[in-house]
Amino acid sequence: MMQESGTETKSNGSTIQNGASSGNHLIECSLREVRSNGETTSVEIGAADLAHLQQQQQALQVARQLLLQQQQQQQQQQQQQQVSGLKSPKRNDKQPALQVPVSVAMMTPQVITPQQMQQILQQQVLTPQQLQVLLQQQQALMLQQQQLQEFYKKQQEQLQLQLLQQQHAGKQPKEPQQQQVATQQLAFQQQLLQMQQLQQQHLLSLQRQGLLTIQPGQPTLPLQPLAQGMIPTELQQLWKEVTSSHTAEETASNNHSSLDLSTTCVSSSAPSKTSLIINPHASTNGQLSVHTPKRESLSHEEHSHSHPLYGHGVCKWPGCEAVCEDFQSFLKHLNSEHALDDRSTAQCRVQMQVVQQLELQLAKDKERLQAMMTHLHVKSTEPKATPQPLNLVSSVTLSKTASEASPQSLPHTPTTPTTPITPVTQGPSVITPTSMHNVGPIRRRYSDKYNVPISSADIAQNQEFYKNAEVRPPFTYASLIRQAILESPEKQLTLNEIYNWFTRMFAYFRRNAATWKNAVRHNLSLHKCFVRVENVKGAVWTVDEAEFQKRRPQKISGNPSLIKNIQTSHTYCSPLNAALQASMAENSIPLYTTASMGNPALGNLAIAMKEELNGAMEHTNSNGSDSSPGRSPMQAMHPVHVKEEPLDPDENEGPLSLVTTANHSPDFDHDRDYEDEPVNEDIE
DNA sequence: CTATTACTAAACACCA
DNA sequence: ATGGTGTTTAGTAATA
Repeated sequence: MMQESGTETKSNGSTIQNGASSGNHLIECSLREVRSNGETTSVEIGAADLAHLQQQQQALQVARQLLLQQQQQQQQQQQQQQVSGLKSPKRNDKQPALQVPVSVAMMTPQVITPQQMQQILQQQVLTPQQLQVLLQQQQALMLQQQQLQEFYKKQQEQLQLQLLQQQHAGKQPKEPQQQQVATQQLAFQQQLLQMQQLQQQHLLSLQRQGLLTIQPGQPTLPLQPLAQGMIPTELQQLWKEVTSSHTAEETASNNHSSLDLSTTCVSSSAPSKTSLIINPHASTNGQLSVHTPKRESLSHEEHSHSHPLYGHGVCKWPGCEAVCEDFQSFLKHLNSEHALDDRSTAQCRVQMQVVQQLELQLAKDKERLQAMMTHLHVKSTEPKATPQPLNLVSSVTLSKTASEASPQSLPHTPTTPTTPITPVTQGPSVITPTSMHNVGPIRRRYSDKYNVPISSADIAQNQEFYKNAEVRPPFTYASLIRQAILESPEKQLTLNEIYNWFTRMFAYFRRNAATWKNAVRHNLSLHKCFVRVENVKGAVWTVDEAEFQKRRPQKISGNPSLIKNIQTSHTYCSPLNAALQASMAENSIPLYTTASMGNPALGNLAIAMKEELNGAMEHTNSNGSDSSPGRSPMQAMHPVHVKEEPLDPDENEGPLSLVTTANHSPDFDHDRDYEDEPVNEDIE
């Protein structure tokens, strides 16, 4: 385990550096992944100890093999067609991904949506790398599917051509050929269906393995903070940036195979597909609607006038509004102006964020409604209110179903020192409202991931989530206590204030008070880093940062994956790369997502998170900066940021902002929506 | 296998 | 006497 992750770090190290220099290592990875047909997969997954991940990989391998077979068959069909003298789409094997035209707009690849990815992450089952791999696999699948669909579409056209020819040329004995094509198409349709099923199975298996806990009617709640800070003007600004930075970024990444597959969004080369990938169905239901490729492909032309990117004679590509006389010219325009390039993908990504934000907004409002209804006891009288428990706030409604699942849902019993009600935070250590029904009372007290940075990222992102959901925060008590103290204006708190912070920040600590309060006291006494200071009004607790840093390295040495990501993100500096990184994070690494969205509320916990990362950094970087007392390693890294981040101050929403601002930007804390806590000063 | 760390539980002391 | 606070010990689990 340790050794594995160690090698992983090293092997990734080179990748990081590549990425740092070229800014495209993800692309390269993706391509490599696609080309080598999975051979690199095992390398990519460092923590292959997760059994289900391996299963997942196997499933994907199988799926890809099947897809390859299908591709071969497809090529045979092409060859047959060529023999028959028809003009056929030209594709070659070597670069399947690069040849995908952009015009197929009506398809719904069954990719894991970013939301689902987020959920997976929040369950802390997968490391970002593993997710990356999954993503890449998904992309490979999707690309292949795309090609198949494309080919299928062309076949359709050819068939029509043939028919036309026959009609014009009279009844010529071409029927055998036509039949052949027809049967080919039939077979092809079946293949497509198979593929759809495969991907669905893939998703199902994900769900089965607990990697995905999305269930119908369950919006992906934990995403809430994701785009909270996103206001329309910001979005517009983003657009501007994305558009303007186009030329700059072109030079950066065009040379490299111009195929950026680092995100699910991007991988859908056709711009209009973005909306499909993040289609509300997929994200809110978790049950990806299976659109039969047949219908979509067949009806492509017919449905052309309802093209989501075309309306009123205007291209509705965000920020475009080019006038297109008819649909044909629109298609031309689409293919020429919005082809697969960095700009389009970036725009795609922004659009994705927009949609996400809207979805989140919707989810929030729903949640609000739910809370209101719950508050008004609508729940008891109107069972319809409960079927959509959007948040754990409504976990009351779970008590019935979850009674067998988790003692956590028991009423507040602080005085009864019964078995520590450790919630189901373990296996999938973040519980989504739904998963709570499923997961049994895993009594393992500490998950192996208990202190893993990934959780830290998670917590930062899902601060709101932890506030409402009774999910055990993946921090040590010491970290949390320190966090609470550092957040206070005077950097000192009484024990009671610490208690209050805990309960305010984490729903989890609103119950089992006896247990965790004891633990808090225990930690305060035990750790030298907590210093008791006699005060006028009693004793307060402070943090001896030096002592705290001393004991950090031990904590999270386990997970270098995030470190890699952090470092990677540090090295990106161009706006586009920042955007790419952000959106990549969006799909696979929640940490930066939140930051990139500039959610002002994550400041405080971000600090804790940062500290966790610090520990990791310090530990892994054996060169490790003699972390001077009171200074976190992250601070030592600051110059790097400053140097490499030539972005304007507003660029705080960039992927780096979390790290950058966590400790040093008072502004960051000002906007927090914490009710009773006075706005605290910056640290140190 | 050992050492370390974190967590839980609990006993105990002190004090207002 | 009681509850809050603080200290300490013991046992368990995970990890390096």
